[in-house]
Amino acid sequence: MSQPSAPKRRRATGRVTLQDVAVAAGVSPITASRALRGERGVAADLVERVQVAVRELGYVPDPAARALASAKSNQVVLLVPLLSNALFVDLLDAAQRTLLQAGYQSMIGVTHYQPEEEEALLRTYLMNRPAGLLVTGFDRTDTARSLLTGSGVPCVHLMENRAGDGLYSVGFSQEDAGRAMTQALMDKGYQRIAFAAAQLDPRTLQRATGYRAALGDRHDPRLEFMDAAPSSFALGAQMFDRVLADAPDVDAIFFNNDDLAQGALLQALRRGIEVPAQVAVAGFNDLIGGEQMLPPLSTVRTPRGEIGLKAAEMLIALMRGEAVEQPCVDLGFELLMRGSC
Amino acid sequence: MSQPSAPKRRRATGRVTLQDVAVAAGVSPITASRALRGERGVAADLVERVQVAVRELGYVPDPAARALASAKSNQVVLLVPLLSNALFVDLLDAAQRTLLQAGYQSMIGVTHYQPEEEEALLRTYLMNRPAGLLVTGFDRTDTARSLLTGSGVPCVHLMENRAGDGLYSVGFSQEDAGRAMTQALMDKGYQRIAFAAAQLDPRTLQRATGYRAALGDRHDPRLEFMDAAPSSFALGAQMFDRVLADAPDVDAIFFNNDDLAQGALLQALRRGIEVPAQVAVAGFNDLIGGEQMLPPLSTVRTPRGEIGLKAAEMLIALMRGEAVEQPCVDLGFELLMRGSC
DNA sequence: CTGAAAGCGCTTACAG
DNA sequence: CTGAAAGCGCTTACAG
Repeated sequence: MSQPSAPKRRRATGRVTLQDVAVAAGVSPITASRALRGERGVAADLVERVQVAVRELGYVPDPAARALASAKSNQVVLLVPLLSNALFVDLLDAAQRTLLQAGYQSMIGVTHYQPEEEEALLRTYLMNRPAGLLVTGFDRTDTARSLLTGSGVPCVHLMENRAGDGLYSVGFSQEDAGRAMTQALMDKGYQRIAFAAAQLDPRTLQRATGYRAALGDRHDPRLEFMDAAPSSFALGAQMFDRVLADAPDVDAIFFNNDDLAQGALLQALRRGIEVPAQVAVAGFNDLIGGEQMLPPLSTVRTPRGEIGLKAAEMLIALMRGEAVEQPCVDLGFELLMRGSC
Repeated sequence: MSQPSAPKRRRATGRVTLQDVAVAAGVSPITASRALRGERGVAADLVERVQVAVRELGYVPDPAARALASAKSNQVVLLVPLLSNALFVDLLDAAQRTLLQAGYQSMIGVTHYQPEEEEALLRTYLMNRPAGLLVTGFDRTDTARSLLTGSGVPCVHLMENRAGDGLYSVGFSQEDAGRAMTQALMDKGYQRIAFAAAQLDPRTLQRATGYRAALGDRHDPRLEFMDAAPSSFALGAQMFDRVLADAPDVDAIFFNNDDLAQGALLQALRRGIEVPAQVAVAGFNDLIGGEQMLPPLSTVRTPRGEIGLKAAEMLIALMRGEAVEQPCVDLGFELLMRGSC
């Protein structure tokens, strides 16, 4: 015997919809929707009934329908230069975790330090009408900048700070960090301090500015070794050789990233050059492995995990329309003086 | 003087819609939709007119509307255990790039090697009705497995191979790789070969199986050092000490990952233990930095970039409903014998 | 090869 | 505090 009466009408897709939940709970779909989203102003007993219906029916909201109706998705776009720099992995991990807990999904985009690539990614991802945006630094194409502002999507900048109208950022002063390490080397008595950098992204150049500022009159442009190639162990080894060849009188080398410095340390070992006795070495970022080196690498610890967390929190507040009292958060840095200088 | 006749009706959002494009091109919305998606069976001149209209109006399709109407998004979910292992970064980079070129966006999820976390991510991301899925390996909760199959979303498995009904995978034999490196060590005359592993994820255990198989009768369980802690330089150094302390007669140590092996090499340097004269060291994965070590690290090169690329291509074919003749692609591996053994 | 109709599943105003 | 109506922007059958 078949069902005596027609069961309540099902959608063609067979999906359990908000409509079904509403019917089961004995309320209108709008009330069900409001109850579901935790909108206040719904009677407690109705909320209860809706929640029960959701559980019984195994209802799962459809993000696409939600996005279409509300013109807003639950996705957040995270744009970083590289995944192969552990720095950004730590940043992403913290941000993604925080966002997920607040109910946001993250779309990770990798720009490979190419402004054009960032612009293209922005264009692509903005189509989704993301709820929020996390981008690295402030250097981008004008088009990218106007895409950002024109979209009206809340946006927090990572790694650097910049005050300005409607600008939100969580980071630290790359310049101060560059200056502080250079100063620390000077305080230890090093006289001929080289700066060796790869990639030459905006933040690296800011560190270079800090290096110069610390040296002041004693700055010697011949001690700056800038290589636009990507940072790596192998390049660090090469640059170490280059510095010693071109400026045999250096007594310290400040590398703009730990992988370079670690590569240099290995090269010193290979060549039998004593660190820090013959030449001191310092790095930047406190990446994994630095304290395992021989000697342990002195470096600047950068708070990328904290940046990811704090930036995500700030963005969540913005997405919820809450007030953000501190739009420009400086999380500082820390000098880690170990054995290499 | 105002416009003589009512301009064509605009949506409240002010958004340029497919409707607008259709009007401008003088076709129906359906035809515009078909032209846009490159569906064949649309007259060439109409396609042309639609494309012109799209360009002139600056039309951007709405993924949410598309997803709602078609019950399918253009997003692909990529699930990996960790971002801090460079292996997976290479994998993701290749896959993401390939997918993007084909018009798919990727949602990266990190499971931290926790099956429960993978299950939760799957549940969350499946709500989006992704077009495809890329997951790591075959070990997951039963629920996760049925979520996968129940969703009906095309799925390709990464890193391992398994034949089976409707199973797609791109990887290599972890067991064979473990066996091959062990055999290579035996061929070089090493007698007491230890296996030192961290994380103890499924693929690591498969390598252990290969290690045992290669040794056969000569396998000594006391030479297996398994530590469930995450892999790192520091742990590699610790394990190196532990192996030498517990089994002073070992003449070779096969680490399940390069970071462990690199940490061990640094520890050997620190302790003045000669590699490979006193003890040989081998790693796995050929991560960055291995060839910079002293001595350069012997390891197994794993084709993760190729896996990411090939898996993405396979998934793209599946998502397009094309036939995939080879559902189980073994990309092999390569022994890299450098100075450490 | 092209189109009119209906619908995807939700939320936004607007009422009451 | 609750709801009926309309609409978000697209695509899927179904015709012709």
